[in-house]
Amino acid sequence: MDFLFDSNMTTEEIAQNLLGCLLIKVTKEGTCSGWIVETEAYLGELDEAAHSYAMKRTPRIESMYKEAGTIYVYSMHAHQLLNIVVQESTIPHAILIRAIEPHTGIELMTQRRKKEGLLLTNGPGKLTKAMGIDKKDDGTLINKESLYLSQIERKKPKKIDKTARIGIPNKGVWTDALLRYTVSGNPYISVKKGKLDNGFGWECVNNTIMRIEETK
DNA sequence: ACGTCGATCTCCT
DNA sequence: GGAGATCGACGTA
Repeated sequence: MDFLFDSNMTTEEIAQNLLGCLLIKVTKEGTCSGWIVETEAYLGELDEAAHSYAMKRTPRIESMYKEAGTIYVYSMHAHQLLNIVVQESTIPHAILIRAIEPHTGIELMTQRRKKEGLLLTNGPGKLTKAMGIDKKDDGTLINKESLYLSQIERKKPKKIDKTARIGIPNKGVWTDALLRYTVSGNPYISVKKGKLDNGFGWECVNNTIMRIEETK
């Protein structure tokens, strides 16, 4: 967790550092986990695409004005989206977790999603449904309740791609800003371009049998 | 009280 | 690749 509280790191650096961290959710149905493969940075006060743009403050976005490590979950189009607040409470920056590569609890995720393979977690609304993350997690602290981030079992991306964020039209320079970070070649990335990597884009693939299931 | 609008997903062609 | 689903939060009245 210290990486989130390192005040020397920018939000962009933290967003890249989260790639390869293991995200874990514990529920009474069981535990699910997966490696983060896609993140987006939202830079509060200056960023027109952020909910907290111009320090706007409403009950929905209160969590963005809490300490680093606070979970911010909000709903849109009947989906839940997971963010992690990463700076002190006066700086409303958050990182959207957009995709994970499943690790454990795959059977439970399959039940919840009623889908298989890449479709389990290759999108921000999909991964929250698969892992059982919802509004009850909003405002809670990471590693304190039922949602955890582990660096112990982490993987390291061979290469990180930087692209424009998804679904941000008409926001001037913020539409094109390279604030989306993906593990290059990982098949669970939500909007893919470029070719897939046989090792899922990780540096060391130890004993893990990789199989890319084509779906579309 | 009501109209608008998404940091999306699914199904269909 | 595109339309429709869908729903809560927010702004305006």
